[in-house]
Amino acid sequence: MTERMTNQEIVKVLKEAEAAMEVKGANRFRIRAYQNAINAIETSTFSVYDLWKSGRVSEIPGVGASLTQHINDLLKEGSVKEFENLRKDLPDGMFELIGIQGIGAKRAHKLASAFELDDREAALEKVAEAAEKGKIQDIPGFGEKTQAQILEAITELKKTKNEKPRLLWAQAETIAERVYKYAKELPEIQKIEALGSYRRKKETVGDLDFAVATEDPEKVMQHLLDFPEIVEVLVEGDKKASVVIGNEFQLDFRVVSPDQYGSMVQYFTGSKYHNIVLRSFALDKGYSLSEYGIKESKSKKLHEFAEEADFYKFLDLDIVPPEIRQGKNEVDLAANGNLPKLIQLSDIKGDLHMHTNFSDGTNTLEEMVQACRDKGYDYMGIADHAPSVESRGYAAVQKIITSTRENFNEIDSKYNDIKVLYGYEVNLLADASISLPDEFLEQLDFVIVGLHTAFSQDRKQLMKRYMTAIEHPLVDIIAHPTARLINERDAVDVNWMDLFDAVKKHDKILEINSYPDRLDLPFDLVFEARERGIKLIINTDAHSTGHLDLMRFGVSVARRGWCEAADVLNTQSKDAFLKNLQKFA
DNA sequence: GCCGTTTTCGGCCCGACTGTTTTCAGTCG
Repeated sequence: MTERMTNQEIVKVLKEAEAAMEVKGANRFRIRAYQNAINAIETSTFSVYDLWKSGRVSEIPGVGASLTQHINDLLKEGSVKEFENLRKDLPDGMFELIGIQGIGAKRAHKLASAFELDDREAALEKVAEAAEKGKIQDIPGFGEKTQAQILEAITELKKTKNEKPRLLWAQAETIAERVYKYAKELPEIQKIEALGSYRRKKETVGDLDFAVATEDPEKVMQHLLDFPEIVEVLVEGDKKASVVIGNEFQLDFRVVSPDQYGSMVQYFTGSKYHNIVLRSFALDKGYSLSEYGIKESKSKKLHEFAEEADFYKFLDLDIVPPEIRQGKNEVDLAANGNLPKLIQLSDIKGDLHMHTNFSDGTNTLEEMVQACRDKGYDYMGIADHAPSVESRGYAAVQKIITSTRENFNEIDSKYNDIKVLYGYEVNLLADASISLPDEFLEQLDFVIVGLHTAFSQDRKQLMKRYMTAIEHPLVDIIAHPTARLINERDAVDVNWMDLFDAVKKHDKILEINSYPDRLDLPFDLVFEARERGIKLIINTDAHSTGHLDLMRFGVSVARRGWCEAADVLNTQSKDAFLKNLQKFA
């Protein structure tokens, strides 16, 4: 058996096979099938390798018998014969060029053939050199402008290493707000909304897509292009424009008449895969969908929609919440009136992970309790980082716990509208032990454990650590389970299916952490955990009273994981909720 | 190559923009 391959590595192999097929003029639907599978793998936080090991590769949407076989060969033998044959007579260097802005498989092939780019390593450099010498414009199909663009794209690529910034959802929100504010200056802009992955509440947003309703597109487009933060205009037409703002972040605008705004909102919200499913569904009914409306296939009559809801209604569909427009089975469910009733922020009745100034929080216990009462919560739990026996000594820690216990009892009895629980967030140490002895854990109302160190251990040791927590009779909640920090630290390397099996068996609770750069569990793991009936809780991990507002981000993640209120413990009333904790069970 | 409440065969979303062309291919979303 070959070494474990990452999804990224598998995707690379599939992408190059797909590019080879494009160059060779393979059936375009076959190419599309590859693209679908590649996207499914790229957007999954599941390890394809893990799925393969448990014989579940074909469960990946878009992966059928043939691709299952290829992936099997790849993971078993390290290569796929069919792919090798496909690319045998193609210059290797072309694969290095794909992905440069404006270069797809065909242009990459033309370039690589023209300049005999057999060496991958040197390919990029050679093309840049050719562009500088003005040799690219001589290739048929290329011209002066394309040549200049390629040179610029390569220069840019070297600078940024192809890492286009994906902003945290919360960061994208601040940009959207600034655009809204600017748009308000022009009365001709009747409506404007940020759509795409932003409206679907994806945890990171690669660009912001705005639909704009107006009767005066020319004036509006000019106004939008005058947005002061713009540093570069990429595309500029009368219906559409793409621009780049100061932090290299891209904005797309689509301008449309108010009559057609609803269709544009639907189209631009996506996801691409939801729209493909929706359009297939409509085709069966004799309709063709586009951003301009719903066209009757026979008569070509176009129905227009000012409101998105009417667009779905016309197709006899319940309106699908943006968060689950994922191209799964949401369209079928919408047709049958079976869409999940997704959890809402107003369903939340408590929060069990917050810090005070006892550890690294900024507010006092009393202040946190007041803030939770202001939110109307029925229960709350403080989970400060546990005091260390190593540094303080055993007796001192016992003293702290005794006096803290008294404080909690006092404040809990002071208010009869909220239950205040005393817990700690304890560390799951590198040696697979827990950072606080059992006799201390026993004195708490609840126990959260989390990984805070040694994230890059091998999966065997990581799993050993997690099993310590999962099998521990005093542990209630596993905090931020993947320990990822978005854009900073990858999720730890664990076989999530094995871990979920164990969590389910031992009836532990998994946290959905609402911190904008954690959002952990990630939504697709939430989806899987929920399907397995694993208990979930949405916590803020608040380090100040203001952080309690982060709850909405965690709720978004739960919604993207198709959670209803019943799937999340802290939507339950106080009495029902407490039964989920070891101490009150 | 994938997929299935009319189907295991026969379909497969739809359009904008650019650059290079004299009507369209390539790329992108």
